[in-house]
Amino acid sequence: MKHADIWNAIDLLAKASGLSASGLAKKAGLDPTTFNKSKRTTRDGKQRWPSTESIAKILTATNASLDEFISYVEGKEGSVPRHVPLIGFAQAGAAGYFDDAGYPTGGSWEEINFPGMTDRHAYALEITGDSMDPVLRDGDVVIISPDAGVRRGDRVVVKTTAGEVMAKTLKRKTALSIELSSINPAHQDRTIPLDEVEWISRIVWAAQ
Amino acid sequence: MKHADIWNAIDLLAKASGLSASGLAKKAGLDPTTFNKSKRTTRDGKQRWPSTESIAKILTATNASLDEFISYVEGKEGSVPRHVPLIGFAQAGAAGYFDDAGYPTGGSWEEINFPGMTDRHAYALEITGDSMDPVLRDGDVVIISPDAGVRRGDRVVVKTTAGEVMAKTLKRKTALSIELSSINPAHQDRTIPLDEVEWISRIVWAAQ
DNA sequence: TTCATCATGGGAAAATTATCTTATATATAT
DNA sequence: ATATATATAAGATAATTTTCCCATGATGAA
Repeated sequence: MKHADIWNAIDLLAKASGLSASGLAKKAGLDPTTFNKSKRTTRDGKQRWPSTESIAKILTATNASLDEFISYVEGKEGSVPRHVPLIGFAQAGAAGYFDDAGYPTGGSWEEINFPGMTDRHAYALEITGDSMDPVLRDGDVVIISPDAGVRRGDRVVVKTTAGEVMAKTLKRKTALSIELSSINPAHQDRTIPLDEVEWISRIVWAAQ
Repeated sequence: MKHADIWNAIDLLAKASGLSASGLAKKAGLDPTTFNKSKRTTRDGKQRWPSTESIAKILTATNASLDEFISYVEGKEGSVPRHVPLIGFAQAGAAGYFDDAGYPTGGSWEEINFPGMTDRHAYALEITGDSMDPVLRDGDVVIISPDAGVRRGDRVVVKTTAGEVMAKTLKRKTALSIELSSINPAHQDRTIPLDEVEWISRIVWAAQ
C-alpha cells in the first residue's frame, strides 16, 4: 500500500460516486479541502496521508464497501473476483441468464465464495504421474486444503512417513489404516497403515 | 469500517505474525507504544484511529497483503487467499517443506495466483448428469472462464442455440463444427455444427 | 454580462496521532 | 534471587492532519 495508491483510490471512489474530491469530502462531513492535491504532500515534498478516520467516513458516505475501496487501492484492473455467480445446468439452458457477449448477467443468481474454502493454509501441488488419469493428469495443478476433513470418496493427497507422496481417492478409512484407490486401472489400490501416514489432505480444486 | 474493527485487525495481524501489539509496532519502525490499548481512546472517551501511514508500515513489516489485513478488519478469519504456494510432488516428498502441523512452510516455494486467472467474467456452474464421470460428478461445481481460449483436450461447457448445455471434452475443432467427447463411455460423442454453438467456455477449475 | 456555485491552491490555527519519557508488571535466562 | 528484556499504562512533547479562512479560476443559470 503506497502513498500514491491511497490518494488514487480516493479519486477513483469520488469518480465512481459522480463526485469531485472536494464533493466527496463535503458529503462525508469533512472539510472540502481535505483531499486537495495541495494537501497530499507538504511543501518540502514529504508525503501526507489521509487519516484512517477520514477514509472510514467517505466509505460510509458513499455506501462503498471496504472491498470496493481496496480494489481501487490495488489498481482495480487485475483484481480477482472473490465470489462468482453460481448457476445450475438447467438455468444455463434458459434464456435471460447471459448477456449478448455470453457473460453471465448475475443478479438473479446465487453467489459463492470463489474457491468455496476459507483455508489460509491451502497450497497448490503439481501432479506427477498418471495414477489418477483422466481426473488428474500429469502436470495438472490441484489446490490442497490441509484443514478440510477427509471423507470417503474424496480425492486426497497422502504423504507417508517414508516420504512418498501420492494423489488418490480415499476408499475407506478404518481405525488402523486407509485404503486408497487409483482412478487409472493400470494402478493398483493401496492400503497404508495409519502410523505410516504422515498427513492426508483433501484436494479441493483441480485445474482442468 | 468501524473504529473497533481497525484495532481488532491490528491485533489479529500481530497475532498472525507471532507478535504482540508493541512488537508489531517496533518491527514496523514505529514507537512501541503506538498501538497501546491506552492509545485507542482519549481520556474523555473519544475514538483514536491509527494513521494510514502506520497501517502501511505494519503491512510492509509483516509482508502481509492489503487483502489479508482487510479480511481481519472484516472479521472474516479466512478470506480467500489470492495466491498459494506451489510445490511439486518431488518436493512434497522431501523434508523441510512442511512444518510440524503439516502446513507448507513456503518461503522456498514459488507462488501462483490462486485461480491462475484474472477473469472478471468467471462464474460457477453446478454439474448435472454423469457424462463426465468420474472427472466431473453430478453436483460438482466448476469454474467457467468465458475469456479463456479453448484448445483441443480442454474440458469445456457448450451451449447450443437450441438451449442445451453440456460439459464435455473438446476433441476437435474444425472450420465447420466442434467434436465433443464424454469421459463416461456410456455417453456418445457429439459433433455440433459451429452455427448451432451459442458459446463455448473452458472449465478452468473443478471442485473435487 | 452578472451572479452564484463549486473546485482547488495556499497559509495559519485547531485537532489528532506518534513519539518520548517514566513507571509498573510479567516473563525469561543466568 | 537477580538481571534483562518485553508489554503496556499514563502524561508531556513533537509531528502530522484536519479545519478554517481567503483568493482565484471554472462552470452554469438568469
